[in-house]
Amino acid sequence: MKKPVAGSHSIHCSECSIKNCSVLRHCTDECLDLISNLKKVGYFIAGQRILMEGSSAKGIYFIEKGQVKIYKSDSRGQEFILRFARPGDVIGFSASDATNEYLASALAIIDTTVCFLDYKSFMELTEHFPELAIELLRFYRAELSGLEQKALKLATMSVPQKVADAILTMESAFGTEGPQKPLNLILSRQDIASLAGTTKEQVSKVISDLNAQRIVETHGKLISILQHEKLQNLARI
Amino acid sequence: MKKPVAGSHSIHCSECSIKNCSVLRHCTDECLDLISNLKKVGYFIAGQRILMEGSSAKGIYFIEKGQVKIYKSDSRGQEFILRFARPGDVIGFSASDATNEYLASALAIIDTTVCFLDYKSFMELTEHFPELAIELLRFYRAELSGLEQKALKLATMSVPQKVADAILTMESAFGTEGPQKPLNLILSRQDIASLAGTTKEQVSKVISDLNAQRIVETHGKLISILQHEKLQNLARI
DNA sequence: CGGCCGATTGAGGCTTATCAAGGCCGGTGG
DNA sequence: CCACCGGCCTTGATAAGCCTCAATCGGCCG
Repeated sequence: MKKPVAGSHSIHCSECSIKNCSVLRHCTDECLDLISNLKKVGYFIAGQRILMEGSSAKGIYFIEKGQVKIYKSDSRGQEFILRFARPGDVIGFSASDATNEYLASALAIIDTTVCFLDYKSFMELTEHFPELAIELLRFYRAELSGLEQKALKLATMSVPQKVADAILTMESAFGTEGPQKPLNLILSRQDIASLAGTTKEQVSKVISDLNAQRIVETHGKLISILQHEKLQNLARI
Repeated sequence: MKKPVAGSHSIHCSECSIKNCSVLRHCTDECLDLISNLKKVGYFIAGQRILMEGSSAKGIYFIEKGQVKIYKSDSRGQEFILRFARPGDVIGFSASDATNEYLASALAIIDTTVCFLDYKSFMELTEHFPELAIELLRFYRAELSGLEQKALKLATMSVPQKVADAILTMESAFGTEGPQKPLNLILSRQDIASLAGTTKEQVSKVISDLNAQRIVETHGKLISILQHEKLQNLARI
């Protein structure tokens, strides 16, 4: 992990914009104070890998700022995007009990700031603050539900449906500046394909088609959803 | 849920064969005692549904005996098997925070005995016994890892690979009586297809092929793995 | 013995991946 | 400032893979 760069500084957790996030929202001031002393801040530039499948798992990361994709790769290097992480999300918990290795990789899509907390510290904290464990449980449950839904979609949807769904996923992960405005997430066609579970050419064709129907509009890699409901209908299973 | 049938009786948890299961293994005697008083035993015959996607979530179930499939259905009734649950496993935790509805269905494959514990009781227990929450966290993490792997496979494997993988999944879930003996799990071709993410005809064709190569051997719905390593190689991604 | 349900097998057609060619930037260097 | 270059996107042709449909087979139960 990169060290904090010159000129930047680590703020106290109680000042942090993500202290109301899923996992930390019920933390007492005392708990936040402890975390604040234990955490290490890290900066990753766009394209840099934050953690890697198969490497030894050291702790968890809170995303403070930025955009992160979490993905797995098969032996041919083909990658598959499992989900995105945004400010307030936690990554680094998909580690195996047995081998203590990360089971997925994470990469910064844009410049990203994270707070790192090693497992040992975190586990000690949960002993004193059980609400942390409960919140983490909730977080896991949400991840699990999302992934179950995704598996169902992968198994039953056609390619156009999967692409439509991928665009909606991109929207719900990072949103837009307003209705019919471009998504706040810029991905290559290959990345959209890895998210949808198809190929970049198919993505291109489906998006061209959606464009012709004025359901979405593209300018280069920017995608705007013009007819939200129609897109949702396409992705309905 | 069915009431305990005449002649059967609810044993104390400390006598139960699954008290060393994933979630309960670190419970103190005191904790087990409390659970024992709160639990309700339920019996489900083969083919009976234990819980249903979309219905209101009331609590969790420990599988004491039997075989359970956990699945989701799309709007056309097409189902997709997410995983199996065996004695010692916990089901009923895939519930939404927002709507408090189960997000997947569970069905008894063979006659199955479960212990039911309502959420409220369970949550109160976790307050007094934080180790319960930690174990549950572990359990979730394992489920999540498994599902991530499954999603990757769905997205990248060919049909023959997915079928080979489905057979291996069946084996690791319920095992066999010994090498080259039939799997302890009997599914229809349609169910295997729902597990692999393909159609029953494709499953039939792939299994015929594996049979011809003497990698597996079938007698009706019984499947025996003759050449384990070859099967694993087929399913390698 | 007949009927029924699931498994098997084959044919056909559709969907999707692959391959290849061409176009559109954005960056670089003259 | 312009020309070139490389990467990514687009588009079309082709072929492979997969699903669907339909016919047949086989076992099980009444």
